[in-house]
Amino acid sequence: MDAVAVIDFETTGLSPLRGDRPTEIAAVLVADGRIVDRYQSLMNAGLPVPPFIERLTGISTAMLRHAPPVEHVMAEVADFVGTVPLVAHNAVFDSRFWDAELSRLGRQRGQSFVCTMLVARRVLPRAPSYKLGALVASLGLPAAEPAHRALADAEMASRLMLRLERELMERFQCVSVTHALLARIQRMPKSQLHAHLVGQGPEVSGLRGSS
DNA sequence: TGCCAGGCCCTCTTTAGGGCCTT
Repeated sequence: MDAVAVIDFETTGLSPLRGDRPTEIAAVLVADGRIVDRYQSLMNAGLPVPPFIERLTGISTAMLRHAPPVEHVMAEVADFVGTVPLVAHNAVFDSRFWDAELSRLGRQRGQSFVCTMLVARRVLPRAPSYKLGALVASLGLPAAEPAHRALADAEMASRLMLRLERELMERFQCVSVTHALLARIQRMPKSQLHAHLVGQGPEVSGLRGSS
């Protein structure tokens, strides 16, 4: 697969529309089946960290006091990933924060997101859970520590993405796995993906039946 | 004080409701 950037936000809450802001971001560049570069930074948006979030992530208001401003970090990480396609676990969450923070900078995202959770739901339909940590554990992938910190979660999501890529190539006999193919799979009805497994259904670029 | 987002996906569905997943 061509290079992609797997990103993960820690934030003060669930919704930028309700005033929540990022507290930390990590971006992991993946190329040729391995991590080739990393970016990680705490960031200070001038908001206190709610107690629940501090317990979850270990990121406290005091830790953010001397962190660089959110505007500086977001500009830096946006330059770090450039135009490389983006990946995240439950990407609808990260894409909302990414777009909201770039908008504050007068910038706009030019690349698409792939969601490892949506792809996993299709490629691994019998997984007991689609939480990032649970998927990594059930697949026997090495966990990154500490969980619920941006870099560890981004690295685990990148390992999950590479495992999904392997599943598509080996079990689904996928000729080549591209970001564009993952973007199509994550929108594909589960029944359609299964149809390809038994050599039926319409043509999908990059996939061939395994009858 | 009580409540709070939103897209996806399943089902006892589709004129809906509720769980999952992210922090």
